[in-house]
Amino acid sequence: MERISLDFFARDTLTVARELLGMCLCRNIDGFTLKARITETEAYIGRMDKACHAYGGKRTPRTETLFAQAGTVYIYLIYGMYHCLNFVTEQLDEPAAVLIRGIEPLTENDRELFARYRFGRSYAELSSYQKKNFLNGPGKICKALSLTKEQNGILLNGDTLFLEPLPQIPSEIKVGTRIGIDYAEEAVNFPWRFYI
DNA sequence: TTCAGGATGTACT
DNA sequence: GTACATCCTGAAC
Repeated sequence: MERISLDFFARDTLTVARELLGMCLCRNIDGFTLKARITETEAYIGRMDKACHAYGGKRTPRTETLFAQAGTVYIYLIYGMYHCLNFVTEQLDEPAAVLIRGIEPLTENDRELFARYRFGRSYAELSSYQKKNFLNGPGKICKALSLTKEQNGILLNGDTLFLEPLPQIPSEIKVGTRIGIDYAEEAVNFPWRFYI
């Protein structure tokens, strides 16, 4: 299967956020390749977005990754215990990224592996609540993919984490406002959340 | 099914 | 010291 190249990310962030929907996210670890379809994304664009960590071009040790080349992985710790996975977009030195908020396993085998990494148990042993809310949040995704800030700064053209196209294009893309950014004033209402 | 509250560590003021 | 691109639990309905 062909891989998505870094060029894909060196474009308008909203376009990338939309086109990521339905793509296959692949993670190599422990001799396995975990695969999942991307179902929910959010765009963060530093130039005009108060919800973005690098709003107004703010450079700090943490936000430095957002200024890196397109296709760089940006992972940060949130609320002291969860990690969030982002893909850097736009040109070098233009701070912007797409947050991955939702995925779903491609196969039953993937589903089983995700359950192991996230809960340390088999999928069949999960509660109905856990099954219903399996991978619908950024913190859950990083746990299930065994990603931490150790992977911050890696590129999506390597073997650790990469993307593959899927044969079918999503039939309907829904749009909404982003989650968990109530502090961001006017940016609260930007329709920069995409899901299928 | 919804809701409030707490866990937890780091970046930044 | 404060805030945070979250998630889980337990109680009330």
